[in-house]
Amino acid sequence: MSTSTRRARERANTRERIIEAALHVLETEGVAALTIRRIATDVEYSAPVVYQHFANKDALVLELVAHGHRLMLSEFRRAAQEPDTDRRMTRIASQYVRFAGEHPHLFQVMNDPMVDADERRRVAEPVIDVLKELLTTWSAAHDVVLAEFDQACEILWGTLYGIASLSYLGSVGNDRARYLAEQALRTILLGWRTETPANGRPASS
Amino acid sequence: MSTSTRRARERANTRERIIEAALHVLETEGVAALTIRRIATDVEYSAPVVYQHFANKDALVLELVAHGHRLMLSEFRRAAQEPDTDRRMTRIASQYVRFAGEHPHLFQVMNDPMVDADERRRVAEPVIDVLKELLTTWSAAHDVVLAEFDQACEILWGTLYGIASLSYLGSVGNDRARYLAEQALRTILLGWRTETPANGRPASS
DNA sequence: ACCCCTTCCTAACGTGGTTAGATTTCCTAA
DNA sequence: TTAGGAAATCTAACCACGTTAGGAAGGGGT
Repeated sequence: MSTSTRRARERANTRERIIEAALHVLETEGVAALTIRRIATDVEYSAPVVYQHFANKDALVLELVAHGHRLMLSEFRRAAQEPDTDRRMTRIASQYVRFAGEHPHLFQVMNDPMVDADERRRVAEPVIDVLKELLTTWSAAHDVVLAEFDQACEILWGTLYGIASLSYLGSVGNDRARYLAEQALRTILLGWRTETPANGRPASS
Repeated sequence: MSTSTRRARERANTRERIIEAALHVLETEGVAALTIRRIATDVEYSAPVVYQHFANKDALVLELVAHGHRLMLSEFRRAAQEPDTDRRMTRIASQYVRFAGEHPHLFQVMNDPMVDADERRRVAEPVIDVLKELLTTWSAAHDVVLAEFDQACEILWGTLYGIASLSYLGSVGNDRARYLAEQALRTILLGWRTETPANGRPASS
């Protein structure tokens, strides 16, 4: 009996090693170097072995995308410890852009249109949930009632992604992009506060 | 003498046909179908002929990217005819996202990290210039002095790109993304106006 | 000792970008 | 009119990729 569990353990282990090798290649050499044969070589196996652990390359890449989102999530949680509600929001913005700068190739596959849209949305969900949570506490702290909460989240998320992309697409440096993201977030939040003069209905026309 | 000019004309003509064929394949079947052999077949040539007109595939794709930006530019100019300065800004936002929705594959290559960053910036410049122009007239119309004009533009550009990406990455539908872009723009512009109470210094701390 | 299942490898297929070399086409100049 | 040569074009091939087929090897259970 124990042999089968050991084999399962070994299987899981090599699977993990494949993911780690793939991640290492991706982060250090970019998406162009991320080939099945290269990964197989790095884990000292032949190429077909990879297909015993992943249905195809996309499945493996999806694993990297999921890893990337877990990593981003953990950094978000760290940034979310900031007590001040306003600074907390800008720190999230800054952190998001920093992530894109520190893990450009990972960020690239995390937002690659080639990976299945549903899967991408699924693995990104926890990260977005943090953003939702933060926005909730922020709006509560400022007595702001967002008429369309989900819409506000999507705007925030899209804005962060866009400005981070400015950096990783080479339009601006990462430091500047981080600053831009903070400013953009500040401006948007300011807008939402002033849209709510005293009552709870933001201007929507 | 006229034969050489005719040959040059024919050369330019097939070059143009190649670009058109490539564009057609890209728009109708997506980036995965955009192969040299496929394009060559469509223009009724063999594959190597393409290399007499373009150094490599990237050079051809860059031409498509340039075309895409020219197309976007023309649509921007049309949207910029709106007389009302505020509505003009939101229309640009809406138009940008609509473009991404109507030309998803073109939009994709226009923002593909694989194409050279400098070239991409270069061909995108005229479009951004329109945005700059519009923002200039907007701020003049509202007596708003942006302390960091370029920064404001980059924020706008990044925001639009991010929200358009929300659509073409499949997070939200295009109609909704268009609405989000309008709202985001409105909010940001509102923020910039309220950041400038009467004097010309926006809050920067 | 035999068998079978899992694991692994080599070899191959099809498709992609790209290049070399031969072949055809067509102008030019004797 | 024809011989020479340059331009244009094709076929065949190269290499790398994702992926699959088929067989060898190894160890566990009967």
